[in-house]
Amino acid sequence: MPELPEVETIARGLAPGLLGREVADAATFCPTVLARQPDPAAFRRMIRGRTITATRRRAKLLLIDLSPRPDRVGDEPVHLAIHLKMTGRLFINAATPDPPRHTRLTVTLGDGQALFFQDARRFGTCRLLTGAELEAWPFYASLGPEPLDLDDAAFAALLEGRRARIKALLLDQAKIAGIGNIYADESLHAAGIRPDAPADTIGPAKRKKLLAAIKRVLTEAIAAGGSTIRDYRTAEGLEGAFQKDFKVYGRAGEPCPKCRGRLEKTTVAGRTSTFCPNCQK
DNA sequence: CATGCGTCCTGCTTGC
DNA sequence: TGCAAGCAGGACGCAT
Repeated sequence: MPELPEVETIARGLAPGLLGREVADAATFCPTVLARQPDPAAFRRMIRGRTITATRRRAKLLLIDLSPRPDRVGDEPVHLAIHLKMTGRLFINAATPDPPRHTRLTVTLGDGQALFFQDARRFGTCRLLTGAELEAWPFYASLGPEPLDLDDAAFAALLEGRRARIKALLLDQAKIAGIGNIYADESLHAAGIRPDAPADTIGPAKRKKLLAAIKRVLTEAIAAGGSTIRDYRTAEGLEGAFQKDFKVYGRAGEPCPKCRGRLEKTTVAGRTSTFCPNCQK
């Protein structure tokens, strides 16, 4: 379940193996991995011969920027936008015609290596888009601000007049982009706010505390290389370490690390939510 | 308009 | 021990 810190870690980890490399070829092994993109043959034609110029992240979306094709006058740069959803993994390894289980896409590089996209659950998607197409993609266009760039005034405006439960709002990518179930639960616990609290009932002090908690949790998780529950690995194939620092996620029934009260499990916005009824009000 | 819930998909975990 | 049901969850489509 790669969220912002995991995707950021992967984007950084891919850079050394991808930047400046030319794309020799691409192959798909799953009919749905390209979403509503052109057919696999068109995808190959569109990506071959380009040079990778950047690996970056927007919300939970991994973006690989590619140069124009040098043999085509006036060709535009494109972006490979990869959403890992729950079980997607990206790594670089020696190119092979017979890739490992659950490989959905390979992008072969000029140096004999290849980018592998593995996704057991097949929820993940890859799109190859021009700049204009990326901006026009409704999901991309609707993404809210990056939490690490958010200031208190903008966060206040986000919560103002909203009766939605705070956790539903934190998970809504159009309101604030990049937070998923893990970091929503961890941030709300750190700020002492119940996940089912209506957003507009949170006062200024708690609101500031929540934004600071979100930034701190995300920053610490990036520093730890993300959180590995089951599937997530860094681009180097390593597990993250932040799961060791979870205070509430996946710990229902255990004592709260703050007050020793019993952590409880409930459902908010259709997702399992763990919180401490004693120190989250 | 805003919110909520079922759907997609597969593998691991739980319970009988 | 074995098998089926349950659960996980990001984004989306549809319902309320």
